[in-house]
Amino acid sequence: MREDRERGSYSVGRARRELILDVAIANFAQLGYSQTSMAKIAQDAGLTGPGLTHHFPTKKHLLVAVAERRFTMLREFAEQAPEDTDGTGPLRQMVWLSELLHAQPGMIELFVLVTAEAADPTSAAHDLYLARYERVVSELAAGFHRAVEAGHLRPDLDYDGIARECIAVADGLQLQWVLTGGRIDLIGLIRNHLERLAPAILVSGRTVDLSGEVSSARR
Amino acid sequence: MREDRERGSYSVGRARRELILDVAIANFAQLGYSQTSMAKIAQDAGLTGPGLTHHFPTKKHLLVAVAERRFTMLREFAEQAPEDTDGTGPLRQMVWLSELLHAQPGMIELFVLVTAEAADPTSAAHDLYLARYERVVSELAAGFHRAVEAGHLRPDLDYDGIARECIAVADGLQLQWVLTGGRIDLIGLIRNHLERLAPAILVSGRTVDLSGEVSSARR
DNA sequence: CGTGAAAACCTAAGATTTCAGGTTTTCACG
DNA sequence: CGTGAAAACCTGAAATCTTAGGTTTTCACG
Repeated sequence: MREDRERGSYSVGRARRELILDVAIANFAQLGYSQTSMAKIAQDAGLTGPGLTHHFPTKKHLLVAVAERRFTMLREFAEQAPEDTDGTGPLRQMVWLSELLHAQPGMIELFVLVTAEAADPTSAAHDLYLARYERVVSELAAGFHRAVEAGHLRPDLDYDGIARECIAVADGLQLQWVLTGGRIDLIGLIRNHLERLAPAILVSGRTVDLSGEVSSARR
Repeated sequence: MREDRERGSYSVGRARRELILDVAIANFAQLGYSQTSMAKIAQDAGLTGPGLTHHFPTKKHLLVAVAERRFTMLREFAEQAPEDTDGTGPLRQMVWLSELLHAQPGMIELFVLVTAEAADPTSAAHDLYLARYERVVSELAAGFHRAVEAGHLRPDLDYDGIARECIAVADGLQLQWVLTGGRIDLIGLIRNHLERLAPAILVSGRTVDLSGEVSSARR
């Protein structure tokens, strides 16, 4: 007779999960993922090991949740990005985002780990991560298409593929950045890629300055 | 002098390690890395769990060793690549290698895992993997420099950075290829990147056909 | 306010990786 | 051939992640 009320969680639990994520982020940052034990996180969050697994069934789930939160932060930052005044914004926005990532070391290492986790198709993170990835690709591609309609970019190109290439460059260089301990010029290399990409996709006569303002061809 | 006997190991041990790697590769391919237990591998290789750890101290060490073997195979294949007749070979060779990777699914997933492992600076795999990475970068860059001296490529560019970009594209797209379950045209996208890259680095008047033979500008 | 179903959390225990010894096997050298 | 030092391998157990099940707490609803 009782209606199936669907209560997802209690406020106590929600608060606890937030606390757990805080604690986990701190521990991962200090000791690294594999060196941090579930028991330690649980203790710091004021509960037992299995108590922790009630909220995050496995250590990998916790890792993904931490990355989720980071990713959300990143998105919120991204929405404050400089406005796209002329349709060539996607390129400059990428530079802007890479600078943001660069300012938060440890974050990249985290993403490398979840990426490896998500690469397993049976993983719980796989679907979520894939969806997120495809969304970024399509949003970037949509930005390119707007630029096409604004007359800035050539209309005869595969912008979905180009978006994938841009993201691949960012990911791949971030990896090298982690491996080399930050010894490569991540932002500079991303910028170089985009500066080589630009003439190939811009309609003839237009240029884009990725380090500052956008300009049309002088006349 | 005695034969090719490594110091610090007996023939029994060497044979056993080879067997372990065979067994591990088979198991990883079938069940995935995390779903495969050390005990299972040990049993298949005819010894106990701790017996296995004598040869490979941790599961990650085993993972890295498996990747090592794969990597060596890849290199041997790469050395059979089509000859670089005119200095623009590095680009075509990249396409060739990507096709090879494409033909061996499961391999990419393996590399994603070791990459994540190597991203940890305290990992035993880190130094080894970094060295290998830098070597690939410098070899690719060396190929570009030869092409410069042959008069095919412009001399005023940062070919070390360009090499890193090429490798980043390959890595990043491979990642997307794994995530999407092979639903993207990996080889096509790599080819597109190189075809856009080519006009930016070739001396004016030259072209390169990445799907076939190289040609000079018509005159 | 009670009430009860779901969430939150715990104790106990299974499973797996890894370590700490000791024992057996290999094989270069006298 | 022995022989002994190092490698190969094992038994036992610690540390950790995870599951199974039961107990307490929350809180929408009558």
